[in-house]
Amino acid sequence: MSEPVTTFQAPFGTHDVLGPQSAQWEGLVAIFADFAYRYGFSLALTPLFEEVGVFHRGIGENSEVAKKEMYVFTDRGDRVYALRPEGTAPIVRAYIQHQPTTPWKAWYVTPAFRYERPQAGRYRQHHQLGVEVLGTDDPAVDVEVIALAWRFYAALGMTRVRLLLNSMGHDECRGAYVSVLRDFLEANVDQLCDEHRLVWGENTLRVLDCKKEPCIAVTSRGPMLPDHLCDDCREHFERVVAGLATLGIEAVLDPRLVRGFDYYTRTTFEFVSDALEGSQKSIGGGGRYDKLAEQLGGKPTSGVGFGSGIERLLLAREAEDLDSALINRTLDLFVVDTTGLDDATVLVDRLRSAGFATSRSYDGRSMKSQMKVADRSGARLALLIGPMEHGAGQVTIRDLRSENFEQAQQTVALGDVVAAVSNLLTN
RNA sequence: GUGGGCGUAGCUCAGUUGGUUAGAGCGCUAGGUUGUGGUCCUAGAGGUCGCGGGUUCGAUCCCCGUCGCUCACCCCA
Repeated sequence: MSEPVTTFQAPFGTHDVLGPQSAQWEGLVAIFADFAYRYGFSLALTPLFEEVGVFHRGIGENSEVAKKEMYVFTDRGDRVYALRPEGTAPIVRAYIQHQPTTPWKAWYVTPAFRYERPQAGRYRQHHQLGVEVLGTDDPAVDVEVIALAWRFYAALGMTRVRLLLNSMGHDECRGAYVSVLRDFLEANVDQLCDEHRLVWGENTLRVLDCKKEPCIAVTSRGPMLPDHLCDDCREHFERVVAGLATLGIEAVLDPRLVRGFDYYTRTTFEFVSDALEGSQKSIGGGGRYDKLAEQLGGKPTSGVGFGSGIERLLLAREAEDLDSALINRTLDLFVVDTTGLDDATVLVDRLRSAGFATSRSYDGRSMKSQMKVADRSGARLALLIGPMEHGAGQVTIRDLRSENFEQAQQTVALGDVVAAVSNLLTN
């Protein structure tokens, strides 16, 4: 008697991406890689896990993510690591470690791990692509980073994307604002929503982000951060706003925009898709983080970047009924061989070397069954080798996508196959 | 962390007010057409009805538990 064999499935909150959906991922990443290249970024690959301090000191001890959403583990050497919950802190860690010449412009595509309850558009492992620029606080860079994202979304065909823009100021002007806001909230505490009436003091800025009526009513007549920026921060923000306007990029100034990580200074922004609902709406975001390098033990270094969720982007495209393929992964050729000899092996090798996407059947099945597989493969042409072709040194080429399949085939000499199929495929 | 919903074939789902061998469509395999796919016809394979316990003469169905999935809130991508 044997135990029943247990089966496995992907861990809770994770998902497998298989064909044909995986082709959309391939296309999305390829398009983004091309954008990053055109904007002067180079790919940065950093480990999936880092010492936990990289994230604690980076994204802030008080953020939801750092407090209770990280996958933390201890390795056999008693080192405490965390699976990356986001992409920016590791890039800054790598910057500090390697001191590349500035401005350093890096792009990435990576999984991100957060221990949350999964739901539509939210996973314990999701995937992000993004860029970071280290070593300059020129507002032109803020504009460039936002422009890259904006143009990228447009290239994906998305039309219902809005850009929300705000400035958090630097430490001092934000600190001054927070105490003004704190005084204001304290004076109106009994009018806040049930939750924030109790916790408004813990993370004061979060109250601005509250979606409930009572809080909105209170904060909408309270002080707003952009009105409390110092001269330098205000000028920086104005130049970002002006730069975007010059490029024709429509930004919605949103003084309530408060992002989830503590490292942001000055420019913060978020992209929302109005094709999506609720918490899934946010398809990307980012901002400036001029203090982060110091917090991670490096020299003071300005930085700005953005990240976007791949799953959310594909959801948003779907919600906008954008069904176009982001990359062509259609097979050109399918070789059918009923001789059971090596003809197919030799032929597919030659066709692939000649640049054609080529598949074939295996297991020596019947002509009928091999043709069925050829059809399902999506290939445009089938190349048939039977005893007749084998003996005559020929190949029969059949057009699988032709309407009048009676006349859709021809037989050519083995030596003419490459020329013949390339002729047929370009028509 | 909080609160809903759902687990029957590979997929999408019927079903039994508790009763013998549990169904359909699609998909898959083979045949009709012994060298030809996409239409059509026929046949076949495939299920511990999530798992465990309880009630019962009898449970896929009722009850309890458990696991899994899913959706929403919170927060985020």
